[in-house]
Amino acid sequence: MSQKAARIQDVARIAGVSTATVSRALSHPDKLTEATRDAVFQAIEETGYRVNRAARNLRKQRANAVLVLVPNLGNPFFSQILAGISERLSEQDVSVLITDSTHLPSDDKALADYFLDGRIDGMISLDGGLTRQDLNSFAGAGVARSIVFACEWVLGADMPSVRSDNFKGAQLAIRHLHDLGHRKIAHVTGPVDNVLTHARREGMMAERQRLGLPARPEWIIRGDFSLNSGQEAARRIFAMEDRPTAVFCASDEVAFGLIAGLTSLGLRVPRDISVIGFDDIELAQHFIPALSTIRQDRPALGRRAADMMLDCLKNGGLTDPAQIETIDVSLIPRASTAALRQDRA
Amino acid sequence: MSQKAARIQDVARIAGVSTATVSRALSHPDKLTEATRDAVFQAIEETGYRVNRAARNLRKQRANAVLVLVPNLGNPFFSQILAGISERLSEQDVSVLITDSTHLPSDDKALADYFLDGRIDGMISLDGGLTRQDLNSFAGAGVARSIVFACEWVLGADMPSVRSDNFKGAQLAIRHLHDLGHRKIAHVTGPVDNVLTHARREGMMAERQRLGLPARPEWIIRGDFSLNSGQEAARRIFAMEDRPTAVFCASDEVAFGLIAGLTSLGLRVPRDISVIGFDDIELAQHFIPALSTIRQDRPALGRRAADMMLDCLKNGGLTDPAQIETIDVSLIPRASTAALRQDRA
DNA sequence: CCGCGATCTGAAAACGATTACATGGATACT
DNA sequence: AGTATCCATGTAATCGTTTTCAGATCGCGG
Repeated sequence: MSQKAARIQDVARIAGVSTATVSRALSHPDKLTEATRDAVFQAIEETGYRVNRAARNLRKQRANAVLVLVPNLGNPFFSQILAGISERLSEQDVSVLITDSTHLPSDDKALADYFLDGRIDGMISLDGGLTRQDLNSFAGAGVARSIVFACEWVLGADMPSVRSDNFKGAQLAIRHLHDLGHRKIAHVTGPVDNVLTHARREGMMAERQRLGLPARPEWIIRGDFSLNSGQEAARRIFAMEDRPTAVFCASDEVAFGLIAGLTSLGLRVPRDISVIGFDDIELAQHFIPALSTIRQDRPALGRRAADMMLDCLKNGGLTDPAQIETIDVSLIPRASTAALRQDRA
Repeated sequence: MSQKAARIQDVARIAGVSTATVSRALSHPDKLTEATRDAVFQAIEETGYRVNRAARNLRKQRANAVLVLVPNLGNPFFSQILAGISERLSEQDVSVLITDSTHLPSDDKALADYFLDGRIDGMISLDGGLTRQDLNSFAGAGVARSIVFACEWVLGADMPSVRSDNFKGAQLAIRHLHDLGHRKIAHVTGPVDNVLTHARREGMMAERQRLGLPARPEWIIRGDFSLNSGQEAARRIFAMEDRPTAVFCASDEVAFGLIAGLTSLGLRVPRDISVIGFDDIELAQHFIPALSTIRQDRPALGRRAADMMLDCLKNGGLTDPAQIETIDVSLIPRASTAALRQDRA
């Protein structure tokens, strides 16, 4: 198989037409006579011709590729969103590039370069931690209108995004605990500067206020979405004088860590403390106890972001630069939350 | 910013040299006088010039990109390998494309097309489920020498791969259980046609035989690496007359499912049954009980595969087409395995 | 039988880089 | 001094498409 790949010229020669016609057969089949079209397709079949992407990209000044920026590829949470994105984009024959922002050289140009050197025509960012400076460098490159955020977003930047209804999710969680009789409810947050942390805390606050629940500053415990921060929170809670009877965690992983921590300290979930998470990762239903949580439909989120990006590619830029799509969330009550025991009220 | 991006010509004009010189300044800086080199770099700075990838790819007949084929992007297991791959390749300025083989059109040409249309120069497959037909289509495209398998591999195909030492891992697991006094040891396998399933079972069999452990056919339970299959296995084991005292699971997820299942049936782990997994995914240490398991260094595996691919790109094909690299594994004893209680021996 | 749209097709100019080859100047050697 | 050598640079062909523009063909009415 040292034979060179067939070029459009070869196809043209065999089909007895010009290269222009072959090109048209591929991109505007309706503009050709049936006879010529057939001849071309047969020649393509015969030669095993595939259009050369580099040549097409060069000529059309477009890569037909999208970059997905993931904060941490090693974190399973993102893979499901990625799966949704990949599914949609592959369908439309758009290539999916990925890069992990943790290993990105701190030189912020690296990202804009993907655009500038023509490797991609759009970016979907799962990373809301992009700095103002990063965004400026995109604006400078004239590509700010080709970026969509998924899951996370950047505060104050007018950029389109798809996100779960974090506010509502937090409300649902609090309401659920309230319905079970809990009044003293703690919250383990995500990282302080994260937009999701913020949105979920706001939702919690709003619902707490609406229901007239007591609030103590120490019941808001700073975490970072990780298992470890859940363990740490367990120690903090255990040591409290006025111990909460239920905890709303900003992520399922935190909830797992929290439950593990509480258990090893001798408290039992949900008997002594109810715990509810956020995300509904696959393991939630298999954990012991099965974790009550707020489900985010991550593949749908990814698909929706991909759709937005496809629109963007078609129109050469976002139609509505500040579009925000919200994906609904739902409460999944399981075994980690239970009615408050009377003697502890 | 409607100004057109600078081309190599613009740089050349400003620096007062030819385009050839600019190109050389970028790819063979040592071949130029310091003076001209400086002039060129200054002009590049001034114009914000970035080389156009499509043009370069077209001319050089190479994409500087690698496709990573993932069996199921939604499965967190793969994301860590992907992270390792991405880290290494990004370092070397090689683009990483991904695709999910589950959503791939059954038409096997789709994959070979990535090569044929020049989008990629190599592929790293995490999917050992590629059929002989798929592989033939690669051979037909003349790109069989540009494929590296990571984690999984294809039996009987002479293709390079990086894999964990699955055989040894299984041995370690059995030995660990044996050391704790267990003799009646069951195994929940992966999917029947999976190479990992096979390798791990062989390792288990070998060690079992070496130690002279009893074997009963019903103690080999077919699973599929999933949580659900673990739950199912729990039911099977619970119903056995001659119940094993320890179970080696082909994956951590299976182990989680198994433990959840056993627990809900009233058996306690490790008191009644010891359970050991395989993988050491992040959650293993936070599960209750913390899961004893065999650790695979997945990022290292990914990095190693990436290195192999980089070699391949440099030399225009694999040096040793049947190279197999093995990544070491280790036993991580935790709380899910315990010494056999005397009364159950 | 001619002219006039309406269609279909072809010729050729891009797209923006890389690189084989040519050139010219400086250096070294006899 | 003359020539061989070498090095830095420039010239121009080339990679494989797409697309504009113009030419060819056809049908049809006058």
